[in-house]
Amino acid sequence: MRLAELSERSGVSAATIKYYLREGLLPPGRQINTTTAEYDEEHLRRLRLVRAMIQVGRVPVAKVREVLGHVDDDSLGRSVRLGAAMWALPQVPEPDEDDEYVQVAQQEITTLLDRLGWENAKQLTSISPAYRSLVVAVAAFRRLGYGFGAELLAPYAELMHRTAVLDLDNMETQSSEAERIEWAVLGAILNEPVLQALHRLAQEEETTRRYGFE
Amino acid sequence: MRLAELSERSGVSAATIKYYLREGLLPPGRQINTTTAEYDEEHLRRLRLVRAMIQVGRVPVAKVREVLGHVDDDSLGRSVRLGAAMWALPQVPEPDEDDEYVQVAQQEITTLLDRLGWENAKQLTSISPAYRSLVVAVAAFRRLGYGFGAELLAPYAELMHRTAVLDLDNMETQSSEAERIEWAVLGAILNEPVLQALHRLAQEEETTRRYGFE
DNA sequence: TCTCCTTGGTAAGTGCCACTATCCAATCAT
DNA sequence: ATGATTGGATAGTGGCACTTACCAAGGAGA
Repeated sequence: MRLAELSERSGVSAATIKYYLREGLLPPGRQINTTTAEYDEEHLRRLRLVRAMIQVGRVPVAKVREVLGHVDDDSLGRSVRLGAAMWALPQVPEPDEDDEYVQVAQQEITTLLDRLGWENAKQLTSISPAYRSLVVAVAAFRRLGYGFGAELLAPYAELMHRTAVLDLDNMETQSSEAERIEWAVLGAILNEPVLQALHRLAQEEETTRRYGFE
Repeated sequence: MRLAELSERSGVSAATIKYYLREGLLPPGRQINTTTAEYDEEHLRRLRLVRAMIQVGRVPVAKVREVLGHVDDDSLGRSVRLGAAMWALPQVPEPDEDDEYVQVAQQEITTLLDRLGWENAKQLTSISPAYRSLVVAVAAFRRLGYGFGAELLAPYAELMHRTAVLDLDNMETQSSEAERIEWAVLGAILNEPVLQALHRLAQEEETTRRYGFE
C-alpha cells in the first residue's frame, strides 16, 4: 500500500506519517521508484502502536523511538526488553538529593521495600525511574504537611503488586515472544491509562456510594 | 512576607510566582503600597499545592485554576468538591463514537460495570472523563489486535476499587473539612503518580522474580 | 537632597514539541 | 500531452510554561 492508503487505514494524516518516517518511528517503505514507496501490514501495525503510545500513553516522540529501538533489538535480555517501555515512560524531574523532604521520602520508601520484601526492587533504586518518581511524589505530599509513610503506602503497594502479577500473567498468555514483547510495551504504556481510568471510576463509584450524588 | 521571601521559602522563582499571580493560581498579596505586597503562610501553602499539581501531577495551568476554583467554592456539594480535582485531570481526546473499536470498547465496559455492580459509575458514563479515558485506552488495545474485555478488566477493576476505598478511608482521617478537600485534591492528583510508581516498581520486582536480572 | 538599589507589575520573548503547510521534481492515469 | 498524485524536504504553526527585560514607585544611605 502507498502512504495515502496507510494514512487512510490508520486515520493518521499523511503529513504526520511523513513526520514519523522522518523521526524514525516508522521504518521507510520499500522504495519502488523515486516517487513511490510501498508499505505493508507491519507498517500499519507499527503506526498504530506509535499512535497508541503518543496519544493514549502520552509518550514523547523521542521516547517512542527509544522504546522501539529496544523492542526491535533481539540481542537484549528478556527483562531488558520487557522493561524497555517502562524505563522510557514520562519521567519526573530528578529529585533534589539535598532536599530534606526527599531524604525522608527515600527513608520511608526503603522501609516500605523492606517490609514488603521487594528485594529486587531495592537493588534497582539507584537506577529505576519508577523509584525516583515515587520519591518525588511522596516528598510532595510531605512538603504539604501530609504524611505518606510506609504504613500508608504498604496496602497500596500490595494492591499494585497484585496488579503487576496480573500484568505478567496476561503477558504470558501471548503465544509468540514478539507478541509478548509488544504486550509488555502495551502493558507498560497503555495499561496505565486503563488503571488510571479504572481508579478514577472506582473513586467516583465509592464517593457517590458514601456521599450520594450531592 | 514579601514576594522574594515567598520565592526563597518555596523554591519557586520570583518570575514564576508573578506568572502564577497573573494567571490567578495565587490570590494577590495584601497591598501595602504601590510597590510592596505582603504574603502569608496561606499563600505559601497554596503555592506548594500549585507546584505539586503542575510538577508532579502534570496538570496544565488552566486546569489548576479550575480545580482551585472548585476547591474554594463553599457553595458546592460534597461530591462535587471532592471530585473537582478528578474532573480536571489531563484528558484524552474525545473518543470517536463512529469508530467500531470505540463501540466495542463501550459495550465491554458496560458489561464490566454490570458485572461489578458499579451502578453509580454507570450513571455517570455520559459525563465522566474517567469513563471516556477508559474507552479510548481499551479501544487502543483492541485496535492493535489485543482483546481487553470485561473478563480481563474485572480483576483490575476489583483491585482499583480497593485502592479507591483506601483513598477515601485515608481522606476521612483528616480532621477538618478543608483538609479533607485538600486531601481529596492531592488524592486525585498526587496519588496517581504514587500508584503509577508503585505499579512500575512492582512490575520490576515481579519481572526480575520471574526472569532474573537478565 | 541626591543617588542607587529593590520592589511588584507588565509585555514581550524563549524553548520545546508535535505536528502541518508549502514546495518540488518525478511519475502515473487518461 | 497534461493534469493529478506521489514521496520527500524545509519551514512554519500553535500551545504552553515559563523568563527576560523593562518600568515607575518607594526606601536607604551619604
